[in-house]
Amino acid sequence: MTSNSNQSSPANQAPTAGRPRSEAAHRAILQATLELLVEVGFSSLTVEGVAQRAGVGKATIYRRWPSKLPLVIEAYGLLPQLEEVDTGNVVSDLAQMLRDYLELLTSTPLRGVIPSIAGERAHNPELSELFDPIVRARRQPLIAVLRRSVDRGELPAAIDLELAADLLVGPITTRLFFGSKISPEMVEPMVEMALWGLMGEAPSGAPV
Amino acid sequence: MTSNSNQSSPANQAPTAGRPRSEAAHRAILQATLELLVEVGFSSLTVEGVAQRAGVGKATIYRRWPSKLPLVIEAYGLLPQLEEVDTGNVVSDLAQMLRDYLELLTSTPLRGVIPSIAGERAHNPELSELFDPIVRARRQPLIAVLRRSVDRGELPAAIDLELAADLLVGPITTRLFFGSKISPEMVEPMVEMALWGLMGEAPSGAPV
Amino acid sequence: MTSNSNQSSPANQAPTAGRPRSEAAHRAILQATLELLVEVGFSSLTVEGVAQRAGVGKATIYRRWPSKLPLVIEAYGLLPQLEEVDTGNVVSDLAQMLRDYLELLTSTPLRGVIPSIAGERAHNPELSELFDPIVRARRQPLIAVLRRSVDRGELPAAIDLELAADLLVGPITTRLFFGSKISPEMVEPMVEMALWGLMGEAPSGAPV
Amino acid sequence: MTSNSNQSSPANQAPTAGRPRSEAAHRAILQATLELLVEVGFSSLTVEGVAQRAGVGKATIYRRWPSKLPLVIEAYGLLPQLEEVDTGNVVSDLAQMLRDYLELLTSTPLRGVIPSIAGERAHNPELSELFDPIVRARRQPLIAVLRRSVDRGELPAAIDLELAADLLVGPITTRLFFGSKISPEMVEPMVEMALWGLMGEAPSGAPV
DNA sequence: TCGTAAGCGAGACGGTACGTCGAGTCTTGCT
DNA sequence: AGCAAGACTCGACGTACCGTCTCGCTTACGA
Repeated sequence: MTSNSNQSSPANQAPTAGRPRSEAAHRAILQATLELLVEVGFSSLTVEGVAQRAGVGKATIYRRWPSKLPLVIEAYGLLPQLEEVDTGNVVSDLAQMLRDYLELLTSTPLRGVIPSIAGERAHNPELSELFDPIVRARRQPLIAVLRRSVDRGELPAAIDLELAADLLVGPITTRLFFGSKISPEMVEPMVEMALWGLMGEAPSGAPV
Repeated sequence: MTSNSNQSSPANQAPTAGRPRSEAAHRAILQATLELLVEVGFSSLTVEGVAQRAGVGKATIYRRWPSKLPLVIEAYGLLPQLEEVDTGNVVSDLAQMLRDYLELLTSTPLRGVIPSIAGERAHNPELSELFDPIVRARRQPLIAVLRRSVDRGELPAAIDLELAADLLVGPITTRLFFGSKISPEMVEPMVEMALWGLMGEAPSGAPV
Repeated sequence: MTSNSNQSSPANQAPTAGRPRSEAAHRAILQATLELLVEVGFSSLTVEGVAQRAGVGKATIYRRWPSKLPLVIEAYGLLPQLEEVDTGNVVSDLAQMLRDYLELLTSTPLRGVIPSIAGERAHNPELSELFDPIVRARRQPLIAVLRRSVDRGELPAAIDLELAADLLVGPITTRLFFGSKISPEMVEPMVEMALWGLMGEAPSGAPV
Repeated sequence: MTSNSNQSSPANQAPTAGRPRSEAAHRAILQATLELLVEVGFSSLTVEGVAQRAGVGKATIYRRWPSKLPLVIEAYGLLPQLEEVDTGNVVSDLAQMLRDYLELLTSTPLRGVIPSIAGERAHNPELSELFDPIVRARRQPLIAVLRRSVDRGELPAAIDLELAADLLVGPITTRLFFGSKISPEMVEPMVEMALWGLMGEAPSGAPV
């Protein structure tokens, strides 16, 4: 489902003349990129280092990606997605998924990579075009679970699913990025609160 | 109240021998840093550029800050804080404050600076020690408003104020950093939802 | 005939992989070095300036020479040599050659470069290994003329040719470096005196 | 007898107001300069290093000498002079003096300092004015010996004493600076040859 | 005796060059 | 064509000194 139409994909291009691009090199580059992200972090990642680790010439990298950012984004896109969980209870489904997400981020330097990319995104529209679809794709499982819950009648039909996803993910992400304490046990109460908020009646009527 | 005990502060040190550090240079450097953050963004910010813009030698910068990150963080700390609003209604208070926050971030490249710093923070514990207190300080006005609201009985006394702040700020921040649509009009409904969630009774009982 | 086995030579190395070093850059660097030596002198010569003048990156210079001194020495080695003169009369041959040498040195800042290198030589054995062969090579024509003169029977066979060369060159060099008056017309009398000294019989017997 | 009228002299100036310059500092600076010349050589000598070694502020140095060169020259001028020797025999007098000179230079990095200064001299007329008198003064003892020898009738009255001194000193200096072998035993034969050359009759008549 | 003028050690100042590193491009010979 | 290798230009890095400029202090002289 990830976009295959950019220049970095080795497959299904025009029936090119000459030697075809090496898929092995392609994979080695992405693999090396992920390893180095884990080892040295985004801002210390160098294309030179990736080339060396992958046993590849720098030109072979630049032939596929125009700079290190799209490379990192593509590598990021290869990481495991959230897996949809269906226990019949929306709260525990979402909680389980978000705990997995939290686990993935805290156990790797992705915690640092994602905000770094976000930082660049703000100055670089082309980057947004690469990065944003991946971000959106990554939340699809969450949205699917919410939609299913709406279909079951657990949640009101009127809710904005995108907004709901942000309500769930936002506080966790924020805590992760800015160093507040966040642990798996905190996820379920946060899910409950978010859902409670989503179910609230016209708020001007009630809580205030 | 922000920490003044680090090496970059020109004040209240021992009555040192030698020519004292120039406060004018200090200010010029921070000013130039902010300007360049706005103009070129964090990752294109160079110490050389800051020195040139500030009319200062590079050594004068390195004498105060060991690298560009602490410099950027200190400059970031100088930006205007959220101003506490008190209209008597917690929803509109919070909404107003968060709209101001949103406005500040969307109108400047701080949108990019903050996640960039967050990205570095993850690899650099010393950086955390500089950055985290600033982040914490910046949310104090929000927490103060929430506390006041608890005192007034608008919100239950049992709520975790820090968590509440994240519930309010997290979704907005996330949207900002990852490119989802976010506009001032969306703030108030989000505040209402967050507060509704905070007021929810034992959620396992109700919403699911 | 000058040594080509050091790292700076672009030629006759192993059939290395990768892009070969640019001979054009090599020449441009040496050319720029000579020009700047003439214009600003040795101690004001900067690698940065050479790079700029040669239209070359600094790394391209440092890839070939570890510092400015070996570079200057190699550039110095490219300057025109003394040309052997053969008029049949050893005095006028030597006088002509030394006048040429004098002319070369007084008309360029080599007058300053040579003692500067000599000054560094004293602290730096590796430098000696680069510099001394060039100095030795440069006096070969002089020695050849002296040897020819010995062969002709003009000079006694027992004389030490190296010492003879120093007797001829030393006084001129010294005057040049330390600012005493020295003009082309003074060369021939000095040659005559030196040769007269070389022909002297056991000196303890006569002049004292 | 050396000039005392330059700015570096702490004595006999106008009846100045204010605190007089410290002679102790003056001496400490020159002493530190000589030590560092011996330890690190001319081109690695820094004013900063001299100030530190002398326990003196940089300004105290710059108040006396406009740059490191005049400082080095003045320090050089403090070194022991050739001492006139009078054994009654001009050859052994000169040989002894030159052996002493050789000893002084080979046992210290002055071997490097002198050509370094000479190298700068070529680009810097003001430097010449400081340096040349010292060079001239240093050869006076040699010239005095030669003059005495002329008075005694050992040498012809017509000889140019300055030239004679160069004939004696030049070859030794040259060998020292350019790395040829030179040892104390070689001095006496060189003196003999030089004197023999000086006594030679019209050379075009004899040696050729 | 006291002020004032200059010197003092210390160290920050704006600069310039250092030698290194990485970016992104180009050029070998080989596949 | 693509490939690994490695040179290329460019420009920033962080350091070291340059020569100048405050600091807060002596230290002498002349009023």
